[in-house]
Amino acid sequence: MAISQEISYRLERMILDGGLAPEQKIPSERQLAERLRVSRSVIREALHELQGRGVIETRHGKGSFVSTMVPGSADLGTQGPLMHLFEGHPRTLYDLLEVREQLEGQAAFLAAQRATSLDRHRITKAFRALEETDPLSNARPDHGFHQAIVEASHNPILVHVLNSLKNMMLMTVQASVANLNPRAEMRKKIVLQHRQLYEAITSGRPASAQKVAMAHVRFVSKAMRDMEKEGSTLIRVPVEQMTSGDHTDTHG
Amino acid sequence: MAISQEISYRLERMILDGGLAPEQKIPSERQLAERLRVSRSVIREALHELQGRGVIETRHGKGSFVSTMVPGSADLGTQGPLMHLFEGHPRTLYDLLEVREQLEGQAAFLAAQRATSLDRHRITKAFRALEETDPLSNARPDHGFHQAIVEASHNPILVHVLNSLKNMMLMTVQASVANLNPRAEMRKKIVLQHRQLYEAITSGRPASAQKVAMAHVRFVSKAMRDMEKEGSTLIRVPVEQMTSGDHTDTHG
DNA sequence: ACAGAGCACTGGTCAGACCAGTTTTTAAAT
DNA sequence: ATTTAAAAACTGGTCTGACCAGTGCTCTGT
Repeated sequence: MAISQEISYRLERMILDGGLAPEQKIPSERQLAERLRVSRSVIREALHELQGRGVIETRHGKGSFVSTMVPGSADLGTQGPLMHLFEGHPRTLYDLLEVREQLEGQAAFLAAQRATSLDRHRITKAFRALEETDPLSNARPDHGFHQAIVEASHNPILVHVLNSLKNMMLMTVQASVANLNPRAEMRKKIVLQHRQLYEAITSGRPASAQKVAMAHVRFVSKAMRDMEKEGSTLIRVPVEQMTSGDHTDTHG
Repeated sequence: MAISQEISYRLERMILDGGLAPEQKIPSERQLAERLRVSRSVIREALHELQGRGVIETRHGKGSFVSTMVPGSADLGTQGPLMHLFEGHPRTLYDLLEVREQLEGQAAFLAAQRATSLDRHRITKAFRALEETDPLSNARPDHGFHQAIVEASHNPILVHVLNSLKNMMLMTVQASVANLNPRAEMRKKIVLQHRQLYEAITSGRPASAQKVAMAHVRFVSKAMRDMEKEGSTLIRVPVEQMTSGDHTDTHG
């Protein structure tokens, strides 16, 4: 294989495997050439390859930077010509939730139907973590719980699409429990919904699980609508948190 | 903009706009450099960019060739790190259809609920075209009908996701009516399903529309399963037909 | 007719120069 | 000392011309 390709793969791994974060600057071409003991040409060719894949962006006189859109997690959602939809259209968020409602429902349905004992164990673990965590801290446990359910559906396409949708959501606003939990009654309801969902799935009641999951998303969506009506500002999410969902092939 | 990028775009257009077909050889780097009056460096950089995008493949000592898999229409579904799921896993096709069943159902539901008179007109037009077309020709009318319905949902996210899924499907197999129609009884059922779907939507019965749409996808999926069981080979789709679904923002 | 050497392609890499934006540093002017 | 403008030191972009490394053709000697 050509050196330029080896280097492009090497750089891509370095970027994706956590070394470099989005918007971060990559060493200059001359530096890379010297460090990797190759001519500047092959560095430039490798970088152009990454550019073609959308991994980096290059600005004349400034340098090369990791794209905010990191493929691997992204591909379907967070990049590309669709993103323009969001600019100035908060309504899109609810379109997003509308689709999510359907798919989370399906995921719950399939999970209740297909979950193996290992899946059940994972879901249980995530659920326990969810109950024992201070809700005011962050949204991670909530995320883990839903993720475990989705993966238990054993449908990689579904996993992938939902990950994309979630990333798209995170891209616009921090719309998770972090915003909702502070309100006591609301938190109570959400906890109840989670418990119902958990029980429906672990006891193998697909229809019930689907119903609960859909109701949950609809509830969250409505809550966000209400908050927005009251004038509460939805907090923008920091970029680092977007690099989460990469478990597309966990079940592969 | 850099010359190398202009050239990469130029070459990509030449390739996609019909000039060059898959597996066809591209002029040598030295030839391109001479013809386009630039140095070989920029040609090489442009080619590496196309390589990164998956438009071409390069073989040492032989030359550069147009990839059989052409993106451009692709951007989100058909390319990228998800595609590895398909290699050797026809099962993924049914995962795909499983998700589609859900989303087509939702699209039909929302279309029945939200379709404007213009939407209804479009759907009607597409439906007429569908009925009057020789089913053995190609799958375009069928595609148009479903597309019109999806767009009538007035949910751009839904439109986008379904387009991606459809592209991913086309990427693996020609799984449309082209394969199914030749069988008389099957075609009859499909026509009936289409009519039911059409009537449910235009007469504003969301629940019914959803049910019919989901049954339709499930039917197609099952038909494909049966065909596969019988040993019928699913025909690979020619690349040109993949450049269809780009109507993401028709309603924008 | 055949085998093999040579040649004429192809892409891959290298070196060094220069151009063109960007940022930092430096030096001059206030 | 502060401000401002020139200059230097970065960044990526392009060019040139050379050489290496695979591939395939052609021509030659047997």
